[in-house]
Parts: sequence; C-alpha cells; structure tokens
Amino acid sequence: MTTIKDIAARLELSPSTVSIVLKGNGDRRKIKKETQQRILETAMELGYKPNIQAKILRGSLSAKYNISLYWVSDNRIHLLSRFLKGLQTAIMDNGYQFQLSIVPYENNHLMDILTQESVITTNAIIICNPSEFDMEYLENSEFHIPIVLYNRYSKKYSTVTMDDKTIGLLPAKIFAAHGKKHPALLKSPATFSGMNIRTNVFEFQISESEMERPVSVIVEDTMRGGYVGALTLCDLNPLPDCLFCTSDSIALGALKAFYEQGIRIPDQIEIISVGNGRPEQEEYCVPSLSVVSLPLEDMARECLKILSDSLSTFQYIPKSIAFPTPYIARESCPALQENAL
Amino acid sequence: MTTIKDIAARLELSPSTVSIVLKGNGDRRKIKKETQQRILETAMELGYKPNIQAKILRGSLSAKYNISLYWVSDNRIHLLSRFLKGLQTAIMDNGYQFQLSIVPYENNHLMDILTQESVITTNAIIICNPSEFDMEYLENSEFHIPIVLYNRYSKKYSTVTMDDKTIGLLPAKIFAAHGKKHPALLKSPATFSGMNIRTNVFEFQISESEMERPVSVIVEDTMRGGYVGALTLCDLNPLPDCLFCTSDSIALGALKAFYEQGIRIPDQIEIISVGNGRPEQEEYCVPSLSVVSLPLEDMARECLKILSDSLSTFQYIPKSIAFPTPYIARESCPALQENAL
DNA sequence: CTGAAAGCGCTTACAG
DNA sequence: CTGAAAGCGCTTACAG
Repeated sequence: MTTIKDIAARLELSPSTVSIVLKGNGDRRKIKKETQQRILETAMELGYKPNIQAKILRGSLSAKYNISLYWVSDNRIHLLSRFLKGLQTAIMDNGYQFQLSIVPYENNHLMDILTQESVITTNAIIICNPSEFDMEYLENSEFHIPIVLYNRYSKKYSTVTMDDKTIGLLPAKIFAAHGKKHPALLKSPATFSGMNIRTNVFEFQISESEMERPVSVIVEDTMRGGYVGALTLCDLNPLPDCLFCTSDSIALGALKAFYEQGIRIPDQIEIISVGNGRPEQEEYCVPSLSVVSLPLEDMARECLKILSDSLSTFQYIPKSIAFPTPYIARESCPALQENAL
Repeated sequence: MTTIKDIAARLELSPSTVSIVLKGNGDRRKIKKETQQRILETAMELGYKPNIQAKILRGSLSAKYNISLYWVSDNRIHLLSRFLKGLQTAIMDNGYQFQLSIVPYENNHLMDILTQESVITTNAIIICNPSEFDMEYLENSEFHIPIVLYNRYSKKYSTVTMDDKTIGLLPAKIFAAHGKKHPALLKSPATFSGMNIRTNVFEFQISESEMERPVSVIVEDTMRGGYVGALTLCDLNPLPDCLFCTSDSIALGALKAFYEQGIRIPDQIEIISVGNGRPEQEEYCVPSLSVVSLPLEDMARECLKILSDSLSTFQYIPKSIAFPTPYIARESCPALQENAL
C-alpha cells in the first residue's frame, strides 16, 4: 500500500509537502507548480489511496459505531428497502450514533468477504440471507465482535427471526375454516431452513384437515415464477380452490396469470401470501392480497438494538428474538367469522 | 470522548491492560477477574466507544475508498433498491475496492448531516434526492472531496441526470400519434426542478398538438395517491382518453381505481408512466404498464465511476452526464406504427 | 517554497 | 498478572 511517505521518499520531499498537495492546498500554500505536478504524477503512478482512517483519527472526530450490513446482491435486493427503512429510522432516532455500511455478497461466498481482516474494520455486523453453506462457515468461525443474524437460527450468534411455524400454519387453518378442499402451494426453492419450516408446517396442517394433499409447484422467487406456476395450476382438474404463495412476488405473478385465464379470486381460488413485500403493493394490486405479514422494519430495528446493547455493555452473549407474523385479511382471502385463530 | 487512556488513568492501570480486557482477551491473558470487572464497569460508566479508525489504522489494512451515499429516508426509500443494485454490482465488479455507507437524511436538513466534519470521514459522496433548499446549501458550500449529484443539475458538482425533457415529450407525442383528444396528468408535488421540466414539457407539447389542455391533478407520490387521483378523473365528462403518471406508484394506484370503476385500459384510456419502479412490477401488473424507463442502475454505476475516476486521478473537475430514457411499450399503451419517434 | 515534530487512539511483542 | 514503548498514516502549527 502506497503512503504519503513513499511518495515523499521517491521525490525526496517531506511528507508534509506531499500531504498539502494531495489535499488540493498546494496553491494556497504556495508549493511550486512543478513540485505539485510531480507529486500528483507519482501519486497516480503508485496508485496512492489516502488512508481515510488515519485522516479521521488525526482529526479526532466523535466516534460512531460502525455497523456493517451484509446483504446478498441477487433479486432479493428489493427486499432490502423495508429492512433499511427500519434501520434508517432507528439510526435517526438514535441521533446518528451509527454509521451503516452495506456490504454486498454472493451466496456461498460469504467466507471470501467476511474475513477476520474485514471484521477489524467494523464495530458490529448484521448478516442477512446467508445460505446453508454460509451458515456453516459462520458456525465454524470466531469473530470477536457482536454479530446478529437476521432470519436465521443459530446458538452461536444473536438471531432475529420470525415465527416460521405460524407462517405455514395460519394459511392452512384459514383455508380449512373456509371449507376449502383442493389446496395448492407455490414455493420457491428453500434458501434457508426457515422456508422449509413454513411449507412443511403448511403441508402437515393440511394433512391434519379434511383437505386433499396440496399440489405443490416449485417456482423461482419472482413475479415471472408466480405467473408460470399459476398457469400450471390452471391446467389442473379440478382447479385448486386455495393457494399459498411463499412470497409477494410469486403471488403478484400468479394474480396476473389467473386474471388472464379468467379465474375469479377469491370465488374460484383464495390466495394467501407470505407478506415480504411492500404493504402498499399488497393493498393496491387487484384483488388486494391477504398475507401473513412479515415485520421486516421492526426486525431491523431489533437487530440494531441487540448490537447497540452489546456494544454499550461489552457483553456479547447471544440473544434470540422471534417476531410474531400477524395475518392481514384482504380481498384475495377475506376474513370470515370462523378464522378467529 | 472517552479513550482507553482515560479508563486506564481513572483505574491507575496501563492502557495495555484496558485494551486487552475490552477486547475480551482478559481471561486468556490472565488479567485478574476483579481488574477485568472494574475495567468493564468504568468503560460502561464513561460510555466508552472503541475508536474503530485507530483500530484499523493500527492493523494497517488494505485501504478501501469510502463512499457515502446520502438518501432521503421517506417513502422514496423503496427506490433505493434499484440504485443500490447498480452500485452493488459495480462494487463487486471492481473487486470490492469501495466501502459503501448509507447515510439517511430528511429533506431540508442535509446541512445538519453533511457537514465539514462529516466530510472528513469519507473519500467521496453521492447525494440523492436533495430538495431545492438542500441544493442551495450545497451550492454555497465548499467540500474538498469528489461529490456527484444524482438526478440534480449543478455547475459546481458532477451530476448524473436523465433526459427530463424526453420524459415529458415522449408521452405527449405518443398520445398525439394515437389520435387522443382528452389528456390527463397525475403528478406528485415537484421535489426538484427536473420534475417540473417533465410535466411542463408534457403540457407544452400537448398544447402544440390538436389535443385539449390536459386535466392535471396533483397527488401524493404513492399508490394511494394514484388511486385517489384516478377516482377524481373518473368523475370527469368526458373521461380522459390518455393519462401520463409521474411515477410507477401513482400509475399502479390508478390502475386499481380504473379497474374498480370498470374502465378498460387501454381502450378507454391509455396510460404511460415514468418508469421509476421495478421493471418486473411494470410487466406483471394488469394491464402491464407502458413507461418511459429510467435507467437507475446504469446511473448508479456512472455515479461510482465518476467518483472512482476523480479519486484515482486527484482531479475533481465537475463532469455531467445525462442518460437517455427509452420508451417501453406494454399493454397500457401499445405501440402503433406511428410512434417511431 | 519546504521540512521536522508532535499526536490522534489503539494493539502487540516484549519485558518483568 | 501488568506495564512501557513503538508504530499504523495522516495533518497542522510552527520554523526557517
């Protein structure tokens, strides 16, 4: 790594002069034009990067907690908005005590990005969307700073999860209460164990009822995926009379397919989705979407709170919190009296 | 600000001992339990925060460019996804040379957050969604680091904008080419001058055509806003036969209102929106939405590129780039032969 | 026009 | 069980 000293040595100047020029104060401090030129050229040639840490340290600025948020950079990026919203409001409420860095990564490659070295650069970490493989890496690593996992289970780290069982249970119970017979499930490939819990509990609860075994179609976690999956369901005889989707994206895609096929919702088929998207979108699609609502903003705030508490007490004892996931009845599966669950 | 030295002085210990305990290595280094306890208590009492900069500096880690992204923390937060996506991919493509911090702020309060002091903590800045008042603050300030404004005009700073004129022009031309007579406009209150350009150009171009003056309704920039605005339009006689919406949110809300009122799209009314949302959502709503598409991801990448170039050459000369905004015809306003514009 | 020196807060290898 | 010392890279007040 090139430093100011290196440049100074190369040009037989003092670090002071180099510093002044590189900060753009050469003219004001009357450094010879030619000297300035040589310094800039050498800086570029050596690929000099100012060390921002040294700068900050030198200025002794009021310390902030540096929080790193690891988020996967695939199509789940649009789920980041709500999570960030929660963090943002928490940060502002706390008088900007925290500086938030977003670190993108690819699943199964967390180990390349979250290293012992990188951990030194932050006070605490929130890890979102790790794959099973990433989780294995985490379970076998020792980082000596507070870490909280969002939406994952672990004994080693603090966790903020939601009630995955209820997410699967509620739709099954509601469909049963509505006297449905032919359930269907549009699910995306499980990227973490919680998703299996949701769909397994759903299927188990269905089997406990008087309904048929659900038709289960695996689709990609996009609107296109939901659209394609719903078209598949339309070919079935009989048509399913109720449908559980594991994400808003899937449900929204399905809505379009059913509309195009002339299938009426909820008359012919009721739909409940896992409400992981924007609530506004769930309300303003046609028909509006009944969901088991995921409290992403609150969970984000809780992640920050756990880290904040750890940091201020110097106690890194893992703490786990599971959030309830309330059912919100809308047009795609209206509330009846019976579903006081 | 409490430092390790302060704690050491208070307890008549050396900074070394305090450092060891606070890092959680007390047991391994066999520091007396009682000493550890006293250190932790004093640290909490004094509200000690480890100075992460000193830590990093001491470890002499490979330097990264620290980029701060200022983004308003209101309902525009959901627009951050696409922008971030662009930045994320750029960061990953560049081998993680950059560390990205997200700084939330409230409009008209940029001056409280983006201060001379805060500027020291970063290598370069991307500023998004400043209000006119925030812009005034920026124009009257001197920050000696590279800054790029996203979607704002300035002579002082680098800018990455889109072609606001075309955004207003295209819909007017297309509606004219389709022989429409009764145009309408659902617009949110302008939060920056570019928005006025879009709607003014639209209205001007309409006045140049054979159409009536457009009915213009100001609504909030949400689906609810679009829904309410569209209901207002439904009461008009004659019903507008074409509609320009200044955001996807507004258009999506309007779609629901028209659906509920039994108004057929595009037969009775064609709709074109400013495509600032997720393209997938524009495709899978009913009917799919024709938009003037905003290349947010590309613009984000360009912001980073400008900063990156400035940083590596030590040249902070403002640079301005405007991106084209292509029209994407979908069901809400299908392409005809005529609109080869 | 340029340089020598001090110090920001922390950690670690070494000494005792 | 604890401490003294050096040094990470930078900037600035001061000296010449």
